[in-house]
Amino acid sequence: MLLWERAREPFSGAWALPGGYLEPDETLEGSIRRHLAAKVDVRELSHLEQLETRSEPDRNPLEWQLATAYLGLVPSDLDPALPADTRWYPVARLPRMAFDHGAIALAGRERLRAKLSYTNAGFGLAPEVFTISQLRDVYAAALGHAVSTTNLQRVLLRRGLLEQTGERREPGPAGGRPAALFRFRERTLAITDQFAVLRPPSG
Amino acid sequence: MLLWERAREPFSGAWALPGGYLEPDETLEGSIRRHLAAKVDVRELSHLEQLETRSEPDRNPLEWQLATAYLGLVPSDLDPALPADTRWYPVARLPRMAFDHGAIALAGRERLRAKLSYTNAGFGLAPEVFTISQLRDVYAAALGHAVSTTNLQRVLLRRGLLEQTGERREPGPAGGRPAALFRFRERTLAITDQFAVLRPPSG
DNA sequence: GAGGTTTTTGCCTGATAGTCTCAAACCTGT
DNA sequence: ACAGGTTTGAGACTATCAGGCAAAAACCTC
Repeated sequence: MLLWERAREPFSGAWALPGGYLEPDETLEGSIRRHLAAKVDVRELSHLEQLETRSEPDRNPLEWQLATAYLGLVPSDLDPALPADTRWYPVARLPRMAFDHGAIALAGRERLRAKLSYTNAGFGLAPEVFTISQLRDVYAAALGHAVSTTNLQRVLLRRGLLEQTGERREPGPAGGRPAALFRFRERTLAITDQFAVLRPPSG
Repeated sequence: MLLWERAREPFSGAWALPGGYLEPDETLEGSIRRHLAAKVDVRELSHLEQLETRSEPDRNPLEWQLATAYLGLVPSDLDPALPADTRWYPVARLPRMAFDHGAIALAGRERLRAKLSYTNAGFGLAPEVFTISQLRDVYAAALGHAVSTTNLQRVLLRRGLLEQTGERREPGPAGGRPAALFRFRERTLAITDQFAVLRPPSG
């Protein structure tokens, strides 16, 4: 998770989610993209979706302020130029955060965790092409628990989310079978879980 | 879905979602509850959750306006006193609506449809006690397709969402076996689908 | 060529949703 | 009392899917 360290009160020195004020006649999504591009040079989000709007009067001690949070994904191989007060945190070990950003961060982590299971959200985190093992590591980092390579491949292939590029990756120094390279077939979010309960009768 | 007919421009005469302006230092959720109580005498929502915040500059032709939509549920046997310009619409046949309320209504319907499958959201729509057949009708209305009584009962019972009251309902004029009465064990939203994919390995 | 490493495939198990059928429990009319 | 109709409830069966295990495949170094 990309966080930056606040330099001004309130919560000076605490870590906060990147963002900023909404300009007149600006879309919330446009505002998020503008602030990300300006502050941390993140220009290419592979996915962006709205999370929640928070309105508790005491969420900012200085003034009444509403905030709409978004969940944005970037590929794991993207490494944008970051200013000194900005850094990546693993989602499993987030620092104490300013305002209610801790709660927002948890909500975002949970949303991502859920969508990795029933959508093709993985395309937002994976590089353009990847091996199943690489993809397993990305999923494991986002989910916070170990992921079975076998199971991951079988689930994603059966759902038709992946396609082989035909290429193979060179094996590492320790040898091993060269891994086939895959890519996500679609790069926009789609629900893929066939197993919704209480679905309409077949007849 | 509870809609009211606008009397003022813009969209005078069109149907709109109930709501209104946010007061200073007011919570979004508090504002929703206040407007519902004042306008349409709906005081007891069995469930209320935030849907989405819309910010398109042209969503209101008169002024730049943000709107945060909520999804609220009331039991199917609740029949609040409604003013003349307000009425219930079946979610399968919604009228053309003011602003972007049509899109919001679709999002709410879809959210409810999904949550009926993987949560206990049914408690928000069902009466306090009910027969499985009654519950099936409520689910069918919300989902927009037929629902199998057998399957509904088995799924909800296996998940431990329902408990029997011990009472039975008197059979109707046509006879028939008297139905057992059930209630939802919990009346707060909880995720109940045991079937999340890519779950942690058992070992 | 032997032994080690990584990837890929196949087989098996368990859990769950959906369908179908029949039994249970009530009614009315003869 | 009993036959026939109606609604509810329970069991058996099937299909699908996720997860675990193990063997095969394809590379490496020594």
